Amino acid sequence: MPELPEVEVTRRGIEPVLKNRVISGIYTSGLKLREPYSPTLPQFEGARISEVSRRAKYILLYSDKGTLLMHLGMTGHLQILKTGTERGKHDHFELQTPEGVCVRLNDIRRFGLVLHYPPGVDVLSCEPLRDLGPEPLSDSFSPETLQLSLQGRKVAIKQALMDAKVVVGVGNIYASESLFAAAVSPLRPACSLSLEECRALCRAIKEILSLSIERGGTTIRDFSGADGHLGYFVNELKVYGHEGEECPRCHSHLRKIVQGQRSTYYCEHCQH
DNA sequence: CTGAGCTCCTGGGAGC
DNA sequence: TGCTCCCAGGAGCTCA
Repeated sequence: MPELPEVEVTRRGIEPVLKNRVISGIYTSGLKLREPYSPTLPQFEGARISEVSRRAKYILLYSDKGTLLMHLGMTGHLQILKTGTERGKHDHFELQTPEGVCVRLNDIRRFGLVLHYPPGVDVLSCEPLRDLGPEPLSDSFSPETLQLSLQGRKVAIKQALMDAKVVVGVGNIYASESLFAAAVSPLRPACSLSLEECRALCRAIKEILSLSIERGGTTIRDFSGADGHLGYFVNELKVYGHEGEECPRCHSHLRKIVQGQRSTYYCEHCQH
């Protein structure tokens, strides 16, 4: 469930306890996540983590014993705990360090993912990272590149924004929020957006994601930052979850519709 | 290639 | 109280 801000907040949370530390133990619950754990995962034991990184919604741990890729799926979150803290039903994966600390993955729906890549493998050119679009907060995501990637696409802009080939890290919540901020209707065919509208949308995405990271991520139900603190961005959501309430901009009523089996919230009156 | 629909999985809440 | 149904923030797959 976590979107990019939640993942980035999590990355920042675990970085201090993992960077330049050694992995002294690995635990898995035995239940498979979205895919089975890599057969080479045990090789990661003894690894010294050199970098705690992120690409899209994937957290990457680089080390001398290869790279570990983690995805939180829809309900996953990482916690920093004292090693030996009693595990609950949905605690499925854990990395332990000699300092007596562990980073634990709790994932109710098990849509998460943990993969290991042996040393020498360039993770960024492997599945599932290989074909990802630009990072929303980087310069490679601009009004021009956005418009280019929407060219010829008749699908609704809301669904296009959630396509990782267009831009990564924009999930269901931030798709609605950024379209509202840009005053663009979620129903518009993606290819119909003008450069001016792409400019507004691009700016909205960057602003909203940055602000959300600053505030510690959004909390709907499942997310809490790696240090256990809840995110505060939920208070900043203008339209998501506000069906029937007053539009903060034009005071008309906000609507909820379904696009591609996912809820979209918007204002019919001021998003065109 | 695009887009629509389905799938993995569990739990919470609504409604009867 | 207990049942059934619907819904949930991701993302990869198949099929037309």
